[in-house]
Amino acid sequence: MRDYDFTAIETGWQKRWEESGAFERGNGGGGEKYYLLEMYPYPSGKIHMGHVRNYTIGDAVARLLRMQGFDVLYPMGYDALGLPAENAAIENNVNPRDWTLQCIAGMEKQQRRMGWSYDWSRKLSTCDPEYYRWNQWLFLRMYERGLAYRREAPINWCPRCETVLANEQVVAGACWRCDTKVEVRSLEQWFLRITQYAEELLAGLDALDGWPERVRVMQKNWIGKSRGATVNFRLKDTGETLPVFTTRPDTLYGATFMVFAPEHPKVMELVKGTDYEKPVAAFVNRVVIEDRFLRTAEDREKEGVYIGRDAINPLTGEPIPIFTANFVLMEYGTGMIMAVPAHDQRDFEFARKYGIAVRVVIVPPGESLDPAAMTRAYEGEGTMVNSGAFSGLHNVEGIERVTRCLEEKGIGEESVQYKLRDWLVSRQRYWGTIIPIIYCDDCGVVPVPEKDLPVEFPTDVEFTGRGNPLATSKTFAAAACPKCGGAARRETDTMDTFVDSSWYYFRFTSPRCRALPFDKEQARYWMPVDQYIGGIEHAILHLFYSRFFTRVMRDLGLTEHSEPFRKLLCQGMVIKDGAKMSKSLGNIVDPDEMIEKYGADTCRLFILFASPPEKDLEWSDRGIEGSHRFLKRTWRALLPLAEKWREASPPAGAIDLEIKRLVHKTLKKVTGDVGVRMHHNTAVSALMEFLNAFSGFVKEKGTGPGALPSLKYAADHFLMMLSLFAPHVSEELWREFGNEGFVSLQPWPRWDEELTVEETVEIAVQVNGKVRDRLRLPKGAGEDEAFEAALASARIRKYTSDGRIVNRVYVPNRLVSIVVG
RNA sequence: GCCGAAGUGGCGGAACCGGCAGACGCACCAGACUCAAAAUCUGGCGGGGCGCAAGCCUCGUGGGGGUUCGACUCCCCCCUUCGGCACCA
Repeated sequence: MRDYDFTAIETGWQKRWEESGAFERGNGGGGEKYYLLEMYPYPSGKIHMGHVRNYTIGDAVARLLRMQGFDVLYPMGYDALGLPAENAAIENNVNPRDWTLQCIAGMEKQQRRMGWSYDWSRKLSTCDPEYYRWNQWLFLRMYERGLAYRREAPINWCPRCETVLANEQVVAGACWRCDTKVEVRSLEQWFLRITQYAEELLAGLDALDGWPERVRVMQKNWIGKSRGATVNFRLKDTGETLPVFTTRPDTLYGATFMVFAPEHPKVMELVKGTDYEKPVAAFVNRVVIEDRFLRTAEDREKEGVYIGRDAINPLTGEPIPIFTANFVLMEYGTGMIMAVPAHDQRDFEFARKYGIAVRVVIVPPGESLDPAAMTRAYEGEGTMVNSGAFSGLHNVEGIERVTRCLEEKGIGEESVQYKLRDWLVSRQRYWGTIIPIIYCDDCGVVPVPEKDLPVEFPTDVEFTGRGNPLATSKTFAAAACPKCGGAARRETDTMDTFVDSSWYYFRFTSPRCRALPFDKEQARYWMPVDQYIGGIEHAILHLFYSRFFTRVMRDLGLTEHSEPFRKLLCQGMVIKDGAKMSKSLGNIVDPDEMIEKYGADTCRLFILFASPPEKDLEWSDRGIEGSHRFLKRTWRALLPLAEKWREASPPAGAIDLEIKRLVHKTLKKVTGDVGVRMHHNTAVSALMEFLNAFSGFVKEKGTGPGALPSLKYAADHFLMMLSLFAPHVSEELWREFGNEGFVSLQPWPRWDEELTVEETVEIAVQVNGKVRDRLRLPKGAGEDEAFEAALASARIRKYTSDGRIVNRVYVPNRLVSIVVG
């Protein structure tokens, strides 16, 4: 018997698949469409175990769907623009484009070595001008509609990357990519008006029942919707309106001071020329330059100063002092707040520190509160007191009533606030999509005409590691104004690369479309993505931007879909020795080495078997050997049978019932586990059980002519199922049995429900909740029959003889439960 | 602090709708084969107890309570771990 030479087998079948275009769309049969997608990789040059896991999970599903007759779209591409290419350019003095293309080539080769069944004919790279042309096109459409706009704003600046970051890309005060502490600067930048879609993005989450709950919650928190009211306070001396946002209008009678954010322009305006100007300016200047992450930490001590002016509480008519303090944020609400120390912990701490009155306006039902004795704010529900006509109301009703009263008096209105901010997309970088804008001294901001797209990368640039390389080009910046023809200059900022990934899944539906970003008909057919698979790290960033882009494209008339991803699976990390694989920990397992040592089939099998997809997977060198052993056992069990089968040219014979049951039971398990539950680990274990049972059968019945048809039947079905996980060895053995065509493209057999249940079933017999005996009864035995059998058992009689039976329960084919009193 | 997920043998995990806890695999132990080792094959493998043995009893799914004939599964309280958000008025 020849050895299991996995390297030869795998390269052979990869070649045959490729030459025949086996997995290009159209070979799946004319069934219902299914768009299966994994998050495309950044082409770093080498795949890692995280990729292996992500893509193997998807591939098993793609293979099943294809065999089941679905019209499957399963593409692969590269998120090819981005900082690492530029850093490589700086370090190795190469062009980012050359470096990236080389990385893509290397990565694709590895992906093919894994035997993933992508439709490679649809491959795309976002660094292709025919791709990023459409980033620019979409940007211009958004500009026309006011969805892309430019403004000066305090922005997050990463000093290491020397670029601006979006709020979503600042993680715990540091750059999401390089972990450098982020600074705040004020710059003219391009934004996308994602806030315009805040309400829709929030409402849409409810319908995404195919998404993990935690992702929906994260997005919900990120949008951060608060309902409340805008209340117009007035400046005591001038009557000027000072609007504040509050979620607790019911506490308005307890507002004993106001606080402005230090950045608020009103602060310096109001103190100008007064005794307070100097101390307030000193405070503001100190706080404003403070590290923003530190300043906004919850445990930061609250401090502030009185600015020498008072406001009028619109309901009590009383004057209250105005402060500026570090805990109020300029960018949320109106940048100023009403402070209710009795019922807000932050306000309470501040009031105690500065000796401001604490006025109780809500008390717990049936209790009272003494402001002097309070040690913290009472933030719970209760009865309104000291609140004029509202006293005695429950505060939840009070929210409603006070708001209505404000509206009637014209001093406030119901309103909603979001934490979500517009998406800052400008990056001072080279290897990103150039923002297609020209600045003319006479005409101002002028979009690049559509006929001049794409704006491509200049090549006469220097990569020094400092500042934007685009700005070093001698030829790039100079441009004729598209409007007046006069001398003008180009925008040198590029787009955040998350723009690229916000719509690439649409492009896959028609990757060579020339007229538009994608063909509308193709998108109508394929979208939405039925199953999306990727890491949880994109829970907000990529997945949120994609939902935004899909809606923008809908409003541009490009698609009728609003949600891009129907179902989402977030697979867990691959860890080793309890930690994420990383260079610094030295616990990286290289997929190439594993393929070398065990073959792609073994890697695939192990990574699916070791853990269910959504859990973290602990890499085990012993574990992968176990999976390898299973494939070797498969090989040794089936290859000699295949030879016998070919030599014997056996007669068609009846299939053994026991074998049939085994096949159908396993079919049901594998089909459900991979296709519905996506718990590949239990599907693999079902195949292991199958092989164990199969070997037992061979041992018992032998391999004579009478047994061969049954064994062939079992082997064929086994190989079809195994091909989802270990496709190469399955193809090889399939051919050894003399079968035609690819096992990977066989129609998936249906199971017969009748055959998945044994003829006789084991029924547990419980007495007072404890299992005391097991009976073998015919399938579907009736209640009376079961009890008769149970009570006939000596073991059961032992318990029933000295008591009377007070209750009995029967679960057909499962158990009998007897309660003895 | 708020929100979310999870906690089962030495380990990864299984038990899908409230019905036999520990499938499958790893590790380990014993045996077969071998001069020997590796590989391979066979058997055993949650804890405690009784029995020469077949077997039997008992405890056991983070802890405590509850519902139920019956709970890893449902409800209440608590603990631990991981993830997200975090002065958002």
